Amino acid sequence: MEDKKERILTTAQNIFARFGIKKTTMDEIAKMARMGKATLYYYFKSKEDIFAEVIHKESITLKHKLTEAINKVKTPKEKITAYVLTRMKHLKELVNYYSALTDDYLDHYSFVEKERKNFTLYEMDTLKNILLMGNNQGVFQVKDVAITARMLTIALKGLEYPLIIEEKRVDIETEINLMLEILFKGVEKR
Amino acid sequence: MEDKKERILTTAQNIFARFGIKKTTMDEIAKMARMGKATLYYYFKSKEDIFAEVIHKESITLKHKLTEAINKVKTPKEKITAYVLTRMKHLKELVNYYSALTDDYLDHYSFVEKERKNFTLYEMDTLKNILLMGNNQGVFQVKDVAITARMLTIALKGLEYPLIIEEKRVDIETEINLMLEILFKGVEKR
DNA sequence: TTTGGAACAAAAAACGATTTTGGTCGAATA
DNA sequence: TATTCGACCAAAATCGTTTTTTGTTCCAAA
Repeated sequence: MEDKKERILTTAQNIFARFGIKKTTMDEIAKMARMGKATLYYYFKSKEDIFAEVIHKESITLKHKLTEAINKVKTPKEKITAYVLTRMKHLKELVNYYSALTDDYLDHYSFVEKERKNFTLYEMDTLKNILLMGNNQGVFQVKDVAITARMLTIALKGLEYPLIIEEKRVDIETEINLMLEILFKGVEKR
Repeated sequence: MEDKKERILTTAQNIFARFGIKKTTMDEIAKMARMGKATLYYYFKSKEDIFAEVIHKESITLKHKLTEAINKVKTPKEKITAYVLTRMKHLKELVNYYSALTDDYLDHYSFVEKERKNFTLYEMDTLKNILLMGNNQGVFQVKDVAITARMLTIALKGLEYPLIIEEKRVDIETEINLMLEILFKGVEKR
C-alpha cells in the first residue's frame, strides 16, 4: 500500500516541522499515523531514512517550483529574476513552516548536508545555463559562466539568513530587485 | 605597569587561538604569563573581559589594515577592490591562526556578537562612502548607496565561509576579481 | 600599588540508577 | 505472500547526587 507510506511521510513532516528531528519519536509518528511502530520499519529503514525522504521531497518540490518559474518567462534576464524571487519566497515560507528549525539547527545531519549539496549543484547548473543562454543570445556578456554562477549561488546562500531572520522587516522584493539590478548593470556609469 | 596588561592580553590570545574560549582557564593564562591568578583580576574585571579586549584589538587591527589599504589607492573602483581583497586576505590569516574557531563556534558570546555588529556597521559605512564618492565623481551610478552597501556587506559575509573552508583550494584572488568585475560592469552586454 | 597563596561559591564533570527510544523478531492476520 | 502488531532488546538519554574544576575574592606581604 503506497498510500500508507505517504501517510507516514506527511505525518512525520508535520511533527518534524513543529518539534524538530531530535524531539520527534517513532512512537509519536506511529500513533499519529494510526499504526504500529513496527509498520514504520516495514516501509522505512530507519528514522533518519524517513526524514531524509521528507527533506528529499521538499527539495524536489522546490526544484519543480523553480523550473516552472523559469519556464514561464522568456528572456534570460527575466529567468534569473524569476529564479531568485521564487527561491527567496519559497525559503521564507519554508522557514515559516519549520518553526522548530532554530531549535536544533546546531546538529548537522548528513542527509540534510547531502540534499543541500545536491541542491547547490542544481542551482549552479541552472544559473549557468541561463547565463550561457544570455551569452548566446547576445544579451549577457559573461566571461566565465561557471564561476559567475558559483558566485551567484554563494551570494544567494549568503542572503538567506539576513533576509529571513533579521528583525526590521525590510521589503524583500525591493532588496532583491536592487541586487538584480546591480547584477545586470553593475555600479559603473555607462 | 601597562606592559603586564599587554602580556596578559597576548598570552590569552595565544591560548585562546589554540583551544578556544571555553577550554582556556585562568590558571593556564596566569601560569603561561608567569604571574599569579589574582594579578589577572587586578588588570581585568573577568575572564570574558580579557577575551572581549582580545577580540576588540583584533577588530581594530583589521579596521586599520582596511583603512590603510583604501587610502593607498585613488579611484573609488580601486578602493573597493583594495577593501575586498584586504578583507578576504586578513580573514584567511585569521582563520588560519584561530585553529580552535571551529571547535566551539556553536556558543555565541555576547561580546563577539557585539564586536561583529560593530564591524558590520563600519563596513557598511565605509563601502557606502566609497560608493558615494564614486557617484559624486561620476564614475559610479548607484541608485541607493545605503542598500547597495548593505548588499555588498551581506555578499562579503556570505563569501567568508565557502572561500575559506572549501576543500578544493581555488584561487581566491581570481574569484574575488571576477566578483568585482560583475559588481562594476554587471552581466548585461553594453 | 602590585602580587601571590589560600579560600569560596558556582559551574562543570563524573557516575550510577532509571527511563526513554530506535530498532528487531516472531507470531498473527488478511 | 504481503502487512501489521505487541513484545522485546540494547543503546542512548535523563535524572539526581557527589566530586572536581574553575572563576572570582580576600588578605597579607612586598
